[in-house]
Amino acid sequence: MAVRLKDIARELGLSVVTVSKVLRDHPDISAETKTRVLQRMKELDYRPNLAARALVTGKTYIIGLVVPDLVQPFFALVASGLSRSLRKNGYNLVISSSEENPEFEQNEIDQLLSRHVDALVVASAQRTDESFRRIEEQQTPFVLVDRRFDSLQANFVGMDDEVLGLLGTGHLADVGCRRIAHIRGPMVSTGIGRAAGYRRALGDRGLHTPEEYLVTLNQGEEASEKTGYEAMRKLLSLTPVPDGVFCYNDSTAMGAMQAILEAGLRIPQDVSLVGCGNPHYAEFLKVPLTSVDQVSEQIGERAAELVLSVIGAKGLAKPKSVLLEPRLVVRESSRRI
Amino acid sequence: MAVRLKDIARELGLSVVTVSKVLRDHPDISAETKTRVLQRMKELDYRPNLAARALVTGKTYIIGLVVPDLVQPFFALVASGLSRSLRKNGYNLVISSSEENPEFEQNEIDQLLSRHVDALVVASAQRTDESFRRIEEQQTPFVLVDRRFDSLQANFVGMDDEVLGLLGTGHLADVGCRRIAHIRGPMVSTGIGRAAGYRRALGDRGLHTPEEYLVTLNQGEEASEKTGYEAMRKLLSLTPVPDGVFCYNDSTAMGAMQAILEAGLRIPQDVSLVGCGNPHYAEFLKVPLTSVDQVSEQIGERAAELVLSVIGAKGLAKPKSVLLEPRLVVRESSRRI
DNA sequence: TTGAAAGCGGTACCAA
DNA sequence: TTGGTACCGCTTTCAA
Repeated sequence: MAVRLKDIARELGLSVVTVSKVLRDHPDISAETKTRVLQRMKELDYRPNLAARALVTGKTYIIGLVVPDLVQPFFALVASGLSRSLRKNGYNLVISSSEENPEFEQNEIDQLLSRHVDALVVASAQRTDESFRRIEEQQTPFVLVDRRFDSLQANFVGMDDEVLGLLGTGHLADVGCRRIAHIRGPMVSTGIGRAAGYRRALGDRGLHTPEEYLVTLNQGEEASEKTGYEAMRKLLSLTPVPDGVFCYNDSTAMGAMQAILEAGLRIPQDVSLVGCGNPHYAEFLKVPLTSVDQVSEQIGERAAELVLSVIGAKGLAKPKSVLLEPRLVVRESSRRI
Repeated sequence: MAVRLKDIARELGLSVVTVSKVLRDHPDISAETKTRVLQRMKELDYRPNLAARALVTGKTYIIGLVVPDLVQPFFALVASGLSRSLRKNGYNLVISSSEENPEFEQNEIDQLLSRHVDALVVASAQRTDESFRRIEEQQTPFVLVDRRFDSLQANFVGMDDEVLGLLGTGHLADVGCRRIAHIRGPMVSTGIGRAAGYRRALGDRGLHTPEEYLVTLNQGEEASEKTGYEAMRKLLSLTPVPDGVFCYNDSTAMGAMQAILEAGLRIPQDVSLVGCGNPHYAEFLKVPLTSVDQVSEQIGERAAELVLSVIGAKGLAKPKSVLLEPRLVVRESSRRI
């Protein structure tokens, strides 16, 4: 079947050790032996068995990534950025999806730990930090992305979600909205932080809105086009109707957009809309969507950097938090003037 | 560090072999020993070292996936479907992106072979089947998805792209378009097949169109919003202007849509538009986009089935081709009546 | 500069 | 039902 070091060694009348040294470019090998071995390796299309190597070195050169949903552009971009950066350093990425289900996530993490991945990168759907405490015990380094836990000092790459909520909501206020609503996300740090930012932006400006302007997802629901649509329908049934809506993400914003237009209202004149994420198709939507850019790909790249530095540092370094700057991209959905 | 079989064995005064047997639910173990071992494993949060197991069994329980671009909804869905189905069977997925670059793809494949993945799933950006002939020599089973090679008998899951082109173009003709253009894709089977379908649909109906109605991407360009936009600009400069455009994928269609609207023309009255892929956001676009659905997630699921059956069959079975049925989803961009 | 021996954490095989 | 031994493919250590 596959060619092994042993095969090459036998053919060339060398020992396995010598061939192994050539493979790893070990210094004390004669130039001649080296070229002979390398040539034969090339001829035979030799590939070292990484599982065997991992067993002895303890390094698998695999990084595990767990995201809630690979189909969302945000997570796809994070995965891409991460994958590209890690590949340059010889690492491969095992990607798993938790489907926003804490139990699935736990299974995936267990599976990855079983693979002895060199590190984990997780955008967690968990409500508590419990599983990460377990990972800590296993000594496997990990980096949280996008979502974090207040109660857990850990490596993190993402944004300050309160700033993000502040930015989106503040923008709506700045363009003249006075009755600003928020379709909030799940009870993870992003959902909580953005809602807090929303509240603070209103508070800072002395804008008082009824409690019903903050629409919460039903238990177990995802922040999707469908739930955004439904949430917006609720908002449209209120009196007075909000004149601006800050949405947890772009999917909910798209659903909201649909509901607003169906109701015969105009965007942005009657209701202005802001999403979060800023997908590449934002400007091709029915009403080009203003969105808070989350520099998704960069999150992946920075996570890769952090992962590599953590793996490199033998001892356990102090957890590092990398906060990237959100950037508002204004489009028609909030261009009131 | 990590708990090993040996540790548990020593603690319980058993041999490693016995503990290993419990782990794999081997029949001839006394109930008592079994519970004792299982309990201790749970307590210690024991996880078998899959690299070690792989070394002796020759099975890594890893499947490699290589796609041109994980951010495209089509490939993200394929990856999701594949991942979900494989996970149920205890497999993990290593996902790599080739960025539509044949050379990168080759590197990724080499890397994955080095990991001794149990099988490969590839949506290839290659122009020739050469690398797959090399994989065949390595005895690693593989399944092509989306794109294939005429010259290579191989496992494949995807669609008959000529039918797909026929469907999209035929639909435009059916709604009354007479001057139908095509923005074609790259020189891989999907691009070639869809263009062939386009030609055949026109031929079948005796519709003759100038050669310039078939717009080709420049060398090395990707089928993106940008190139779709540029291609459409070219088409708009022709006399007469086409009254229907069948696009290679949804990204090019979105770019084309932008160009048409900017030119002050109406969709679908002046120019009708059909894309391929049918992303979830199709109905939220400026003009809801008619698109040929590629049942992306199903492609992933079927690929998983095929992979599992190929791995299961010890001998090398005859390559199997699974062709899924494209389905036209009509929306406003082609609703002429 | 080269290689013999030991071992990484499991599993397979066969004997006790 | 249990366990001793060999071994998977590679690296590490140390001696020749």
